[in-house]
Amino acid sequence: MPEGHTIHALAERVRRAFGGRPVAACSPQGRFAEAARLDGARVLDARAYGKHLFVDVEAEILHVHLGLIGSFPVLPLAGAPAAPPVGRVRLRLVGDDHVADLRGPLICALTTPEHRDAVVAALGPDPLDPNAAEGRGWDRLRRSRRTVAELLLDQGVAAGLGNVYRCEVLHRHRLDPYSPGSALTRASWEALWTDLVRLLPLGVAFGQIVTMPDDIVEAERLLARDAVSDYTASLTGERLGDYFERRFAVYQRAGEACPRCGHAIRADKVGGRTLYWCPSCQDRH
DNA sequence: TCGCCATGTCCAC
DNA sequence: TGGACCTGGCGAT
Repeated sequence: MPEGHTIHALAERVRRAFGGRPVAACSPQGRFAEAARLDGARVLDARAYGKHLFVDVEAEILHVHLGLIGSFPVLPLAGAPAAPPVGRVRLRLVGDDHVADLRGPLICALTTPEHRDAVVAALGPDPLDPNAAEGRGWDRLRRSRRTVAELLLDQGVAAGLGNVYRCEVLHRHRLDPYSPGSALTRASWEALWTDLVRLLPLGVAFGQIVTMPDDIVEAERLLARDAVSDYTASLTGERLGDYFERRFAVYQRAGEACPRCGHAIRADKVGGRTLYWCPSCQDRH
């Protein structure tokens, strides 16, 4: 599940569930002994940068990256004591009224302000950051002979993008995934960036990646009317039913018809990840 | 029940 | 560039 929208929503959830109050912390699985240093301390803040989550717990900084398979659902206790951890829980946080179980993370560590700054500094602009400097992404992209498909997964170009947004956004802009970054026009990059700034917040609000034109229109209509804040707040990060039917233009649709031109969608392995794209109508730079 | 795959990243060759 | 690592779900057996 975890592209940038997931982590930003998670940060918000952690702030709301635990912010300002002490938490009990432990590592049921036993692989994060430092959890003891968080136990009983107050959660001061939680922030997402791209796919990285940093939680300030008094003097400590907890650094979490979910990787490909990690999850960190934040669930209400609802009166009952926290159920015993099911599966391999690396870190459990228990507050007055919520419990959060971290499983399968790529990173779960205590860190220093200096290291956090270094991690953040290495990231490119984050479309979910209102102060993001998109020009930094462009500078990196335009100087590279690597393909646009590779570059969109480079967190130094745009922080928080993952494989779904990459495939979908390349298709939305009819971009040839195999053209080098250096061939992309400034106008193409700006249109791409503007689209990401539009799409990622929908992902945060609905807890799912929304890239189909009709769904985007409906999602924006609901957001403009502030009709989904309760829905957004109710999301826990657990697998639940989706607000919109889960569908994409190209992602995981190999062999099916491109919704724009009808040509069969292709799946290529690129750097270990599966690139889904339409070889017929994705021809621009 | 098994094996494969996944919205990620790093490291060794 | 291929494998390692982390976990869970699903389709094939």
